[in-house]
Amino acid sequence: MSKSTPATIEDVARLAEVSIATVSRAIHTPEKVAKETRLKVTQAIAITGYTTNAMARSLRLGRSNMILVVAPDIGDPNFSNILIGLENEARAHGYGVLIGHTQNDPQRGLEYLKFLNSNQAAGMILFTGILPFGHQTMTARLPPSVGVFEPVYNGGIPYVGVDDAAGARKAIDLLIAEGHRRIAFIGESRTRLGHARRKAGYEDGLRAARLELDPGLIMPGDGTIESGRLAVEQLFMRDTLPSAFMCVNDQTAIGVMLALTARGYSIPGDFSVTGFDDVPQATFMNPTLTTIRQPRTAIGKQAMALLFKLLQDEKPEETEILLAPDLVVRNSVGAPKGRR
Amino acid sequence: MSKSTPATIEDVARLAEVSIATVSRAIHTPEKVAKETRLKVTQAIAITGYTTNAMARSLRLGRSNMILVVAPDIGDPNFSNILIGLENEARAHGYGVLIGHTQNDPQRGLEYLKFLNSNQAAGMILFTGILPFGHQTMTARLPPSVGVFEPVYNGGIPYVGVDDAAGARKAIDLLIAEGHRRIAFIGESRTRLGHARRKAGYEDGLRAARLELDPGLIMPGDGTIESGRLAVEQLFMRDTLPSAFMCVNDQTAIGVMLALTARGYSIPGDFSVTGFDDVPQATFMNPTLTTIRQPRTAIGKQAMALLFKLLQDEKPEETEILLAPDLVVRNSVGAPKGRR
DNA sequence: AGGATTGATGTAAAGGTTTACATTCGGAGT
DNA sequence: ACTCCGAATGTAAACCTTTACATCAATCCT
Repeated sequence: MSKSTPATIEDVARLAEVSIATVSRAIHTPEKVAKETRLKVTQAIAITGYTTNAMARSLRLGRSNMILVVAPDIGDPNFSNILIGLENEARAHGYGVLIGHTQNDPQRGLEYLKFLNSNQAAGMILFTGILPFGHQTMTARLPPSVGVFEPVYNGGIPYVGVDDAAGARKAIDLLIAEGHRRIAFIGESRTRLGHARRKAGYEDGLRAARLELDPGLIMPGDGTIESGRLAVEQLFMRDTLPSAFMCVNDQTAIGVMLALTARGYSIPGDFSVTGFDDVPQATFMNPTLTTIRQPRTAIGKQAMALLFKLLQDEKPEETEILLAPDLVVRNSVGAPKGRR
Repeated sequence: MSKSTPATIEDVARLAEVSIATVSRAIHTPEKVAKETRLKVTQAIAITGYTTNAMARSLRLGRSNMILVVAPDIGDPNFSNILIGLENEARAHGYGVLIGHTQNDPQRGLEYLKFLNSNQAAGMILFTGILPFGHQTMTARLPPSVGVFEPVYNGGIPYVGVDDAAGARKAIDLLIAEGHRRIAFIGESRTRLGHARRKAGYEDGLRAARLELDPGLIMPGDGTIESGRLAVEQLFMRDTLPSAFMCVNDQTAIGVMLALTARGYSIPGDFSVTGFDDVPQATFMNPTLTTIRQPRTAIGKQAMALLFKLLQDEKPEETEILLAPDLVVRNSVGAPKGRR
């Protein structure tokens, strides 16, 4: 049991007095090898401490048993729970998960493209709305891939995520039910498809209630705390204010709440606020944030399950799996001021 | 430029009308190949879109150009910034970084051990205070490794992190300077070495000021928000209260602040609170949290630099690199109540 | 009893690289 | 003119697996 060099299949074969082919078979197709031989091999493996060299295995097989999860920002509060769902499902299939962090840097994306090209990963989960490989994206040979959390723009990659429009609809319906008539939408985005869908849900809700759709109440934003803050400042520079802020995500909502509190307003006394995602922080705000919960681990689980379907060459019936979002009522929503 | 199969070195060789050895040399030791040959090869590479198969390369070389970063919880707010430091430095050396997420599950740790054993990573960064390989930890053949953020218990692994004792000392000194005499320490831990050092800094500070060290003011905790909350509840059940809460980390401090606010107390009017780490959330609390800043990207950078020293067989002079922490004064600390 | 079938095992190739060693060739030194 | 040297390139082995094919012995069928 020398520690200097890992035991190879040959060491095991020698010790068990069989050929390397038999060892390999004993591991992968045990029913094809005689019971006593199998036993000898098992013992030899235990003694040598052999573990198969995944590198050689993958080289031979032309595919590995790792799945690459590519994320632009692993600090995203949504990421870790989705990842857990991904990992658990991958594990159930005997696969491992590795995380690639791109920081939105195409150079970095390219490194992972290389990683994929040399078969170091059998498949890919994309945590980003855009293929992160810069201009090489067009010509890239990609392994089976599934987008998650954010629909992927380029290249018909199937997607698993929450039903953004339905979730947004739940938020807007709540605000309308509370009596709000002027409701701002904070965080409009042209580039993020998921956020666009949330805005569509907002508009649908207004239309369904026959409320005016005031473009002056729609503020752009990139989903950061800072963008939420900024939107509030800009709205206050205008003459007409909303009574409620429906935010494209929780981060934005946090920014909005901070800005409102900083100006001395009370929530939900003066203004109501809703978020989207239900990040852990939503519980720790003051007041706690009413928001839409993403079924994060479920998303991860289903995305990985879909990826394995793709790996087995099954063309998936649907290209998009949308999971139902839940409304989480906390303390940031109340009746509008005049209506008290 | 068929997309079906990645180009191999042989494709390049054929196109450039040289042998595969020459291609390999043109890539790795260009000075050993004639200028015109080099040109032909470069062009052939461009035409075929060849990228070297890292799998085969690593198999041959017995080492890869990937570094594995093992973390029990990638949701830790400290993680992402340290990771950025790690990644940038790795990149400067031509290495890539992969993240392994163990969820504190030894089974999962074992998967990464396999990964390491088959040379899929040249080195390892540990984001955890303990080797995550369960009982196999003892016999594990490990590649060069460096601990980060939390000193590693088992097996003399070098460590790069903040100077916990010095940081804690800055916090306690601030509280004492403000006039506090009864200062609780929230989050005592026997198992987490870094946290133990923070407590040591707390004790040193008290001693230096010739203040009584009341064991009743030291509360255990595991560094979670919940543990901070709990500690406050327990302290309130006793008769004597502190005027300030020095918390082992920001998460704990957040829990403490939530519990105090829930009971209707004002911070820092009724009680002062300090944290440790300076996580992003510290800015968004109400009041904003006075804390000790970890130089996170610097830690990552230095840890990776140290790892590369190890990879080059240089025995590192020191086994522990401690970086200086900074006190970040915000609004959660004031004079004690009686002293107003 | 003889041929066919089955089950267990072994042999060897293949996967894409790197590199020690061998080969070739031109030119310098005598 | 011959030897020797160095530069440039080629040949082939090695890294560790998996697996198609070959081999062999034992069992079955008629």
